[in-house]
Amino acid sequence: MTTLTYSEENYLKAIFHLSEEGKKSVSTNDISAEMKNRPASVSDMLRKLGEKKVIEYRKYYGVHITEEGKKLALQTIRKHRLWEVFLVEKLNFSWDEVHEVADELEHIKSRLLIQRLDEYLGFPKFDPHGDPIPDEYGDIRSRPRLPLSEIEINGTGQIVAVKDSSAAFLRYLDKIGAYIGARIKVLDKVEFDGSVEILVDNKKSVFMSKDVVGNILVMQ
Amino acid sequence: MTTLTYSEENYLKAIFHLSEEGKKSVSTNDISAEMKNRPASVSDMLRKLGEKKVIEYRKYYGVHITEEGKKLALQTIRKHRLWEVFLVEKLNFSWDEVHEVADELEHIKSRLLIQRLDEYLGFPKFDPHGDPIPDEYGDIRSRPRLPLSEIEINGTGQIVAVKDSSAAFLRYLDKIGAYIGARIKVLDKVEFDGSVEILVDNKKSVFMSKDVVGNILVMQ
DNA sequence: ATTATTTTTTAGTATAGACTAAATTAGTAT
DNA sequence: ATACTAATTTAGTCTATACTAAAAAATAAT
Ligand SMILES: [Mn+2]
Ligand SMILES: [Mn+2]
Ligand SMILES: [Mn+2]
Ligand SMILES: [Mn+2]
Repeated sequence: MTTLTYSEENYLKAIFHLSEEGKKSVSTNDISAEMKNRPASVSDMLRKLGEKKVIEYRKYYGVHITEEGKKLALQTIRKHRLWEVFLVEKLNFSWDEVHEVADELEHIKSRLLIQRLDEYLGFPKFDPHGDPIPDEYGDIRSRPRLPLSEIEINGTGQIVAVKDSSAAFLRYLDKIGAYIGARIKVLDKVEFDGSVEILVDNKKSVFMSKDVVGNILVMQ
Repeated sequence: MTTLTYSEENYLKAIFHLSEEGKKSVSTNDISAEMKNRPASVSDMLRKLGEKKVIEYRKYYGVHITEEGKKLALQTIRKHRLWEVFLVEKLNFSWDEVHEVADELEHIKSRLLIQRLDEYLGFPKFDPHGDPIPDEYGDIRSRPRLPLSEIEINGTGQIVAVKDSSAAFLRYLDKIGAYIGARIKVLDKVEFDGSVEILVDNKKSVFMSKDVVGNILVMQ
């Protein structure tokens, strides 16, 4: 059984997330940017994660996460998201306050704790940001979703998740009433800068920048 | 504002607990035994804690915890005990399963988290082992209590806490029905080995060793 | 008052995880 | 094919926290 330190768990989680973003191999610089550590520190950690067989590491050619690594990363992600649900549902945190705390709680090592927490929360399938919660075997059932930016004029949909979980972005969404589950309709799109006019929840028309509509995920 | 690492918090908590056990100054060896680290490691840590002014450290003469140190230790203890209550009350842990997990959870750094947890649990005053929970200013109101070993023959009382929180001891207490709140009566005492016969909860007569009755705390 | 024992500290080493600066490799442009 | 640039790794340093072995101080025993 592979055991990882807090730091190794954080790196592996970052590598997993970067892997999900399409590209086959993840670069040292990508990880460096994500983790806010210098590339030299990343290289060192990659060597260690390679030795532990949670990634495949070929010097100078980036890394691939292994099946074992994926499983471990999903465990950490599961814990992170369950704790986020707990904080919001039980402790009345708002969705922009949970991230840092969950980033610490996700490392607590107790199988029983997570089983019981899951049960206590009613086996939630999604976290407060709409992200799917893997089961204890690492199985994850994500619903189909696409960026709001890709909806055509007059197209409609429902917000199911956010890509960016920063407090600033989430508070902005609160302000315009764009919560998870809200219905949206695209009223107009500006070719020039990618900005969009959206009808939120059938009551409010809001102009959103390209950046914003790229970070809102909807299902149709 | 003094910030401590996980390790420093653990040492300080140990020093605080050892200080409470009567003696004015705590020795390096005491701490070493409590923390299961070698004395040399303890010496090193004492120097650091001394520099941070959370203890008074005179080489070769043991340590005293300072007011600042006491406050910080009580914060950690508060978190530890609140998490224990959470685990037992909300996640259905039994009182012998909570200690290790709480020992990790106690280090999570979020003021809001602890305030909300406290509120969510209904501002509990005692943890599952009967130990008092300090408030957010470090004030702690302990109820008067004494070891069961000090009750005279025919004396009665009520179990309010346990000194030893090891799983083995707590499971033994479960077996004999000696939960927190149980009424007890001392039926007989054996001079020779300090063992005692106790009527538990008005229904069960149990023989307990000196060791056991020394670790059960009662109020009369 | 010496000597012996126990306790504690110091010195030196190890590992984890970060850093900077320098060297090396891969990829791109001429 | 060669030279330039960007990405990456290596080398060396630092801090935190542990360890063992040796030295030093305090305490106990004679
Ligand atoms: Mn984390
Ligand atoms: Mn989330
Ligand atoms: Mn702890
Ligand atoms: Mn307790």
